[in-house]
Amino acid sequence: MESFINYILQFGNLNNQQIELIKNRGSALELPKDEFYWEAGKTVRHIGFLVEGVLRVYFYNNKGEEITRYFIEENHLILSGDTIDEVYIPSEYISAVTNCKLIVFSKEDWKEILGTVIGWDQILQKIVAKYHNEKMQRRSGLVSQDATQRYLDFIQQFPGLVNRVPLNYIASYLGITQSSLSRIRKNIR
Amino acid sequence: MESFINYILQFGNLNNQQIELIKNRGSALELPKDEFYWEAGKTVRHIGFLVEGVLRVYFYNNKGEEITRYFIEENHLILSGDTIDEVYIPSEYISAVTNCKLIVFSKEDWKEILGTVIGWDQILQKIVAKYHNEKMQRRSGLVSQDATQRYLDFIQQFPGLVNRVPLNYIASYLGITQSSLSRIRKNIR
DNA sequence: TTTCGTTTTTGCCAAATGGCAACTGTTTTC
DNA sequence: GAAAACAGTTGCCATTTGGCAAAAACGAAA
Repeated sequence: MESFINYILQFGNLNNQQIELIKNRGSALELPKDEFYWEAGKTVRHIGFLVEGVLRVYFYNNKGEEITRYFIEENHLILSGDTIDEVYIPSEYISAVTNCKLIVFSKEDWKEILGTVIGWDQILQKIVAKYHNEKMQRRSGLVSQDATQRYLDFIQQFPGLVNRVPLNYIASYLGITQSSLSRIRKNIR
Repeated sequence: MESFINYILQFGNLNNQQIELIKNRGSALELPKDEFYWEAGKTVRHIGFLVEGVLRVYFYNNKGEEITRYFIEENHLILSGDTIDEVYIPSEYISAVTNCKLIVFSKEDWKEILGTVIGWDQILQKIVAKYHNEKMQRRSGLVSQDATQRYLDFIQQFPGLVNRVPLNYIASYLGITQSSLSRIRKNIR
């Protein structure tokens, strides 16, 4: 829980009372490897913060292939398309690449925090803006370079992931096949 | 100006008084073809809404090539990384693909609207969430498909752009060379 | 240690894309 | 209307990546 508070404090100030309120609302959740955090089409009823482990956001393209949109590392909020509305139905899947530990808030509690903690929505807005921009930048980089460079960028951007995430997931994130990625790694050595 | 109000009303309700306030703050801006709306590294002091024309958001990769991150069509807000802070310094360029007409708000006026119009920030948050998700989805699609399919998707997603945007811009958006795109178009015919 | 299942590497060849330069066609300018 | 500038197409060939299947490496469980 400390890690969540520290995360939030990077984006704005809170007093002790506010921190207590937030602490009281969050509850721990363990998500074993390969289990879903979200499934496309199924209503999401909570907001989560990843404390430990790696999550993977993915969807299926029109050929039925599983495409990894991005990874979520520890100490990051899991942002839904809409953090306000009670009902959010994602069009993508999120599942655990490794065993994960999360802190989750029900939508009701989250709304209460929103209504009680002044400035909370601005903190959120900052977080959303920051991560969306980061994701966009990374994605843009993926399109404008050859596969080797994309992989090099990946290990630089996510040094903590390379050894924890199976090759086929990384390959689908980079937009290449697993065998191509394997060959690329061979050449790099 | 009507188009901006209509755009906003899609995301939330406003009363006449609020609408008037907003109308009074916005001012028209004409941006001729090829001129910058933003330049990387230069402070941005206003928020803009594109009424007519096409804008292009791009950056330079490490080989010095110009990469188009996305296009902005008419009737869309131009979202900066942070719509609140006074000072925003973009890391990318935005320039006019065609002659453009915009409505712009100074950061000060924008902040005033934010402080006066209740629910304005929620409207904004919805807009931001919607477009960021759209952009992410499009970008993800670009990585997971071959070039022909990417181009077909592009003309489906942006039917209004194909004939107004030079080929090399589209090619760089799709992550291929201009000659490849030209060949792809030949095959499609 | 052995076995089983999963992940990663590799070989072979086909297909897609890049790089470069020349050519064609279109618009702009004088 | 000729010249110049720009945008788009094409040819040629090298390089990259994909597809498929088999082999190798690795890890977990018996």
